Amino acid sequence: MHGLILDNFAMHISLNDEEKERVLSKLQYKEIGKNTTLLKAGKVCANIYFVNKGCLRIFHKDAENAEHNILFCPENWWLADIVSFSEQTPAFYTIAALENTEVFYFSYADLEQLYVEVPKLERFFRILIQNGFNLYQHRITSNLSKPAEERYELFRRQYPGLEQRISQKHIASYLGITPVFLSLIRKKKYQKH
Amino acid sequence: MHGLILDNFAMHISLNDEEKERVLSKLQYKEIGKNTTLLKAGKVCANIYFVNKGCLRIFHKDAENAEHNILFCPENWWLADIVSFSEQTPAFYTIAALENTEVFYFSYADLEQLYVEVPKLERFFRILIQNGFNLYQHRITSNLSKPAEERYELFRRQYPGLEQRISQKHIASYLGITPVFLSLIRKKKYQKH
DNA sequence: CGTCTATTTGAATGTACTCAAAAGCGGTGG
DNA sequence: CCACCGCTTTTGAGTACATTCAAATAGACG
Repeated sequence: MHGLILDNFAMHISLNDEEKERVLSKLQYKEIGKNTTLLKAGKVCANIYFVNKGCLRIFHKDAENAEHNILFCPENWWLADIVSFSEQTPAFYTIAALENTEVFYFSYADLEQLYVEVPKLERFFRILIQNGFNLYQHRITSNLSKPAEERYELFRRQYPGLEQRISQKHIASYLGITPVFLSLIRKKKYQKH
Repeated sequence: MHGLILDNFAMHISLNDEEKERVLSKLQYKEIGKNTTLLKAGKVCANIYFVNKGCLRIFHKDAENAEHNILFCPENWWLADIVSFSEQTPAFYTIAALENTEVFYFSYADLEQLYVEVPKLERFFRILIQNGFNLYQHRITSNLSKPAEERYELFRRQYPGLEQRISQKHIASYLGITPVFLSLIRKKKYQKH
């Protein structure tokens, strides 16, 4: 049941049985149907989620009502509108499901209490944010320096197998190009082989 | 002498006199001449810096030797190659001075010791990274959704006064456009008024 | 099977780039 | 103090990358 998430904690910190117990006691579970919204921009992000199965996306809806995917979160990803969650203020981003998805999550209050009971978690989540910071920094770097075609390749390498699971329009939005143009890139690519 | 940096700490945590004493005892000072490199990609980022005066930039040099500025750091900014610093591994980014610059800094070992002596600092730097994460997230969002002209406006609002201090080629690099194109944008802008 | 949405294709357009030349500006040395 | 050098910015012409709009095709789902 909790295999994936315990392995995930183990990547950065080691918890003894008692600590595992405490952590799991606060853990909640939820299923989100495909295309359902988990967090809507403007609401406070009440929980921090771990994806056990399926795939979520974080996106921004701009003034023209266009959606821009800033992150895909398949199995093993943690996600929240970080600022909204940690400051309990209205969210800027929306979170929705691309597939039927299972998540585990902590509420804000429970996580605060866990930080006291299991201080190692502070370290865990600090590393998590640091990794996210790093991911975004590299993403900005490649957005600045690389054409769409290479960014598409990068996406394929960073999310192995995900391309088969989600629609091209979402990938295009993530890359910052139109679905039409992504279609052209792919056509060009496959004609070469 | 230490006014700016103490105020900066005070934005997120409150330190008593003894804690201030401990923190300041580890603080080092350095001046970096204009166009001098402070950290070179490939070297380990030994310190985390606070800009007291002047302006630094973090950039990436790509395969074609082109430079891409990912962040400007004028007065009051903290900076490091975060991953390189916190894991003591070779840096991906380079840090250099755009003006004659004064920095305060902590070495890795000193900061680790300070975390033990003044645990509040863990919180301070966690918030700092979180703010950085947030900044980058919004930057990606606007890169995806906004044309160069609007990104330029955003830059001007986010770094008030900085435009007058650094060259257009660096701003262009930050925005992900060529200096030539930035020149056109500005021309168009000022013709309207 | 029919409806709705996603993808492909094509044509016309716009955004941003390269290359090249000229003008501006800043620092250095005579 | 000014003349010169190197670097940055501007300007213009031609080009490439990416978009919009529209229509046709393909896929997904009840």
